[in-house]
Amino acid sequence: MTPEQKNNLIEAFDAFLSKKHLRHTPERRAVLEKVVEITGSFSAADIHDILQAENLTLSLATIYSTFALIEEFGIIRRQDYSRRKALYERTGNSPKTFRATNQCHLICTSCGKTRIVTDADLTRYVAGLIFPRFTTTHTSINIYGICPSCNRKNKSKKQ
Amino acid sequence: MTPEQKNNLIEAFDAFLSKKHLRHTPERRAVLEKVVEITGSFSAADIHDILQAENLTLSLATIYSTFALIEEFGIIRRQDYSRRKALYERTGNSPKTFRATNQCHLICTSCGKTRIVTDADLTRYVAGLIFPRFTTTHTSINIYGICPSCNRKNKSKKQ
DNA sequence: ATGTATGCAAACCATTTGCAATGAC
DNA sequence: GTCATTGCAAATGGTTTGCATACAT
Repeated sequence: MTPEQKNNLIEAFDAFLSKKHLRHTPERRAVLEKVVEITGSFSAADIHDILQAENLTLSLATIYSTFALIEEFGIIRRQDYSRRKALYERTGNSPKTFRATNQCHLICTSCGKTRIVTDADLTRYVAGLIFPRFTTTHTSINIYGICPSCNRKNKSKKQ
Repeated sequence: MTPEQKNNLIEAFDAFLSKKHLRHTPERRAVLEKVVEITGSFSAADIHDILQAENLTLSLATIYSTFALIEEFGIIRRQDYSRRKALYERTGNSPKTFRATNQCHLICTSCGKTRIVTDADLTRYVAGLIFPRFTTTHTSINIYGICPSCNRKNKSKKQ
């Protein structure tokens, strides 16, 4: 994301808060900034740790409520593909591209790590699927298996 | 599933237990039968309730451990597409078709209900995807939105 | 001054685990 | 008789909730 896109997002989020008569707090600003900077998927704990490393400790409750706000704003989406914890991911660089993204995930069943990949054909195909009387909001394609790192570990174990 | 397929499965599971020197208990048999009869996805609580309605009360711990066994046997798969509870679904009518199935799910974000649908082209395409050094075991395509029933409810609310 | 946002601690709840009793072999 | 399996109850752990305090407006 370019610095300009980042600034636009921060301004747009400010406007979003104002429009909804919600307060502009340092906590909300801090979470938004980290969410905008991060690459790939992230959990509440991830953002908590990142902020803590900068000596800014927010409660997890605040982080969750801010995530909900940012999701409503329209640039992240909560993904529940592991029962253990919820992961969030950015769905575009502006609220306007929210609906356009249909992420595809590689999920390692050994270590739990996920990687977001894109396959234009697949995304287009899935976005085009229509089911009678079912109103699609978004899709998530999940590919489970063993990641390169765990594959290596398993190989060295066997030797 | 035909009665014949059902019997074949029960026999095959018996053989699976014997081969692994595991015990043939009434609990395991009961869970397997219900899992084989059920249509669509199911939770541990679902099977618990079904058995209880027949005056056979198993502990949830036993149901979970039997699910794990049946998953290893190869005819169900645990799906974690809701953070609240795990759903299992049959992946074929015999252990041999286990790998062939790559389910596609319609998930209602309003009521949580899921429906399994299949799209041959999509299944084939996704099964053909290859990622370097990532060993794919299975895939899950999830389509989120509002189901017909919830759509109707929303509509009548607005009137 | 007002009332929303935060942080703490407790609650939540499906699933897992430890352990004593049961029962398949 | 052995030892795997069951069932109970307690533990788990990410997320949510209730409430007192802090602070944006």
